[in-house]
Amino acid sequence: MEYNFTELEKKWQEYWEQHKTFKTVDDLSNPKKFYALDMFPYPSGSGLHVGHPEGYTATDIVSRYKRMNGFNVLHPMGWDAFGLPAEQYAIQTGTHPSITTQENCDTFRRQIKSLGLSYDWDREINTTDPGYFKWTQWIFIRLYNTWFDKEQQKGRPVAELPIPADIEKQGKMAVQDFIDEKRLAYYDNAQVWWCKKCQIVCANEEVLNDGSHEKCGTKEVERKNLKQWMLRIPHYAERLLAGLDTLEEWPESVKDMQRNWIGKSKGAEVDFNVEGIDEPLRVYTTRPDTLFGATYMVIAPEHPLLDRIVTNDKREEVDKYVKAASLKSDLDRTELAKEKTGVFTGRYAINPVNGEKIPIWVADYVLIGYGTGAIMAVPAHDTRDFEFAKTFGIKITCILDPEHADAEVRQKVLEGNQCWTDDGAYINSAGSDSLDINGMNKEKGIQTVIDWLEKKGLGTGAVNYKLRDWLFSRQRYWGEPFPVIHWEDGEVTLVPDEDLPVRLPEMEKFQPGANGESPLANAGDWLTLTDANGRKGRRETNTMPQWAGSCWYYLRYIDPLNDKAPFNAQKEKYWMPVDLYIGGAEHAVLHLLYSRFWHKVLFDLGIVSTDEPYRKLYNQGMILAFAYETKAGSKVPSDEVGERDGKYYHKDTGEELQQIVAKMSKTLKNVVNPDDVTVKYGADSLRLYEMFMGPLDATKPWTDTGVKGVYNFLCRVHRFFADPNSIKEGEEDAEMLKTLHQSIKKVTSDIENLKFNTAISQLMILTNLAIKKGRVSPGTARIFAKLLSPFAPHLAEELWEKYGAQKTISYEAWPEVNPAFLQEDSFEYPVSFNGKMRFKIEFPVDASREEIGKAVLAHEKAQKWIEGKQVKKVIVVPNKIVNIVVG
RNA sequence: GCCCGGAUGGCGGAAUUGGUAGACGCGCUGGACUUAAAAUCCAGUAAACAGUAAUGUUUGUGUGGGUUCAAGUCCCACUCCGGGUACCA
Repeated sequence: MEYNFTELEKKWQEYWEQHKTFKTVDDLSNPKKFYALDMFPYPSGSGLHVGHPEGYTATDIVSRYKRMNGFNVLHPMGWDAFGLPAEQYAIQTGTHPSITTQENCDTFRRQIKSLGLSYDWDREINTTDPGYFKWTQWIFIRLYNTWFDKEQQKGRPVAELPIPADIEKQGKMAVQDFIDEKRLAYYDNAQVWWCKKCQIVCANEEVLNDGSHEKCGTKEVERKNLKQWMLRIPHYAERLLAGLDTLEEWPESVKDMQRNWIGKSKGAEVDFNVEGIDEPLRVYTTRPDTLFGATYMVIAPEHPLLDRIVTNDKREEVDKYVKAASLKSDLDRTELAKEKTGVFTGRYAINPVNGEKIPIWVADYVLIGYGTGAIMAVPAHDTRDFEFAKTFGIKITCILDPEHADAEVRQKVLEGNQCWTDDGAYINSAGSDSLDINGMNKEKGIQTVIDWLEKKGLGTGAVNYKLRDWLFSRQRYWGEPFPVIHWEDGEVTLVPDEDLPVRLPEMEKFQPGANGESPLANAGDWLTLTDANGRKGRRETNTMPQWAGSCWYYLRYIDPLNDKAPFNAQKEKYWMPVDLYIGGAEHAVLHLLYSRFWHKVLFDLGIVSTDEPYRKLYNQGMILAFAYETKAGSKVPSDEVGERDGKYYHKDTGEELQQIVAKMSKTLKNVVNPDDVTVKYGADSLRLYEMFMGPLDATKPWTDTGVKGVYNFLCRVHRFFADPNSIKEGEEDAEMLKTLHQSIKKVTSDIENLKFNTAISQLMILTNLAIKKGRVSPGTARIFAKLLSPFAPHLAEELWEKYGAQKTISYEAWPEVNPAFLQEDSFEYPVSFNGKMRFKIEFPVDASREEIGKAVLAHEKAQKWIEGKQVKKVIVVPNKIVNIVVG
């Protein structure tokens, strides 16, 4: 009797499909619910990768386990199907993106179904479906119509926005402008990244550090000014930060990354008077305590006051510098970070704490987009300022004595020859005007100076965030259209809810429009419209970025076919929050931050019932593959590599190669296709192997022999547990009962903790013992089948059927541990001398410490270690260890 | 530079949270079955030394220190690898 996985898996997949085994019923009366969510994939043309099934199998195991524990489980799958590749393909071939998308989704669905994942396919969603993006547009309208009330720290409808009397007085336009400035979504000129190759605007975060576009890899990325939709996510910075503290079941690393991304800093804004100009220059600093060490100021080249600050004799030089800076991207600026550049403006400011005259420079190491776009420079205590001052020979005044640093360093710092950013005691920090922080430490100094500034009206405590407004539009065809109309008189209106969705026009050519316009700019009929009064309007031609659809998809699964609302409120209240969310760490910041932001807005508007969408988050690790390289470090494609005696060599040259671990890639020819694995070993083996490789969150290399190992295990399981000759009535012995119940205990807790690798090893131990015993009782076999079922569901169903069941194992009660079988009456104590284990002696579990100590010392084996020495101490830890200290 | 995470046999990885290091799997070695091979089954497998052998001794969780009766686990310093971020004042 062979383990014919092909037939067996087909049989059960058909059974599940026919019986709708995993259809989720909205039984809102069951208090036990579990929402297990996978990060839905972008259905690319290359099909499923072995990385996909890793997370999917993990949530599937938990889903199956929860069902068997009486939970009402929501476990859905869908497609994040808007995106560039389909559009690029359309530009090249003329094939409509919807056709490509459809085909890719079909491939993905087929592949995913072949893995035996227990999704409720009736809830499948697709972000490109008008029935779906109708509600994405609907949410956009909500964002547009919401403002953030700082006092209440809450988003509220713009209808509730109080309009100041002086604005009201200025008329309707002023009121409109005032409201527009408060909306969470707004339309404005924005300097954006423009990828020449993709002909697309990219968000800041899509441009990598090396200046390349993350999607296409070219470095042809430049700045461009375009009218763009932006979302005011920084308004929610504080809420997004505070929310992180409530997410106890998120990895700390992800929370840290989000905190860093939001980048909150506390400090002060300080006004510096400028000689000969009536307007003060305001700076933001996190170190107001170092004001006494400020020996110059720097303003960004784009600073609005620059023009007035520059003196005539310096104008030419400054203009030249500003122009050069404007041609540089932010990236060039940072790339040249090693060498700081800048020009003296010719004018001086007055340091408010000591009245000193300090020069104002313009330099591009100060960014217009952060803080006030101007800084006070304290070269003695800020590394960037130090470098700049050194380069241009500006005065460096040490005001913080590094008391506890070593003498040499301290001396250099005091002389202004080294920068010191840590704590110390202030020196030279007393002004004529009642401010004296000499001798204080950093923390106290900062507070004292802020208090003084506020009292004097020279500045205030201030908070800044790195988080910027979210550029929310793309010049693309294959994305959600904005429900927006621009009228010829300049008014912007949103399409009313009842007219949603705004569909994409049918088009034949998908080339971008001129000057960075979306292809939609060429969509004749669709583009223009006329209102009842004959006013002409033009639809928004930008589309939403790919993030949009994934910001709220978890909500749509709750009620995917609803055409009256994005979802039913009762159902939302029942299913939310998501109990387990598994996906790649690459989404640690952007997707998860964006979707938390949307969720919080929806929460503030009363549309969803929870403040945070995802209760437990887990990142699966990446699956890598072995690759080979020469001593010189050049990579060799896997098909050119031979193996001999555990060593690797180049088939052609014979050169010995080193095995390394690398990402799967076409060039290295080490890509593993899940379909091939399924054909060769079956879906259960693929699932099992991916879970057995190592901890779920670790990055680990794929090995074919590893798959074979778990395949062999399943063969053994099948050979033994599917054979009626090995399942016979009769008592189990104590060893079997103990292992069985240990297995129930371990598999249960391991699933709860997502430690699938050790759960599987326990199933192997149990199987090995059963085979050794030669027979098990039907009861034991049934428990085994249940324990196996979340991991290898096809085989488990098959066994279950063989054991006489009429229906699926999926809803059978999960086995319970009987602690009686785990209890031992004796424990074999490891006995160590001076911490080294020497031998073992068995004692009853309830033996007293004294008893054990005495017996051990009297034991013949102990004599060898005691002989000629003095017993100094006897440590007995009940049911753990005995340690005897001799000397 | 800064913030996280990691380092355990030939390999992937276990280790009840301070208590027998190396579970389970791969690989390898030997044996059984076979005309033979594959498959399967059984046994062995951290290293070094001693012994015909059972066995014994020593060393051993990236490096160096420390705490402790006892450290893979805790503390300090460092090395290397991976991820994030980077003129954010």
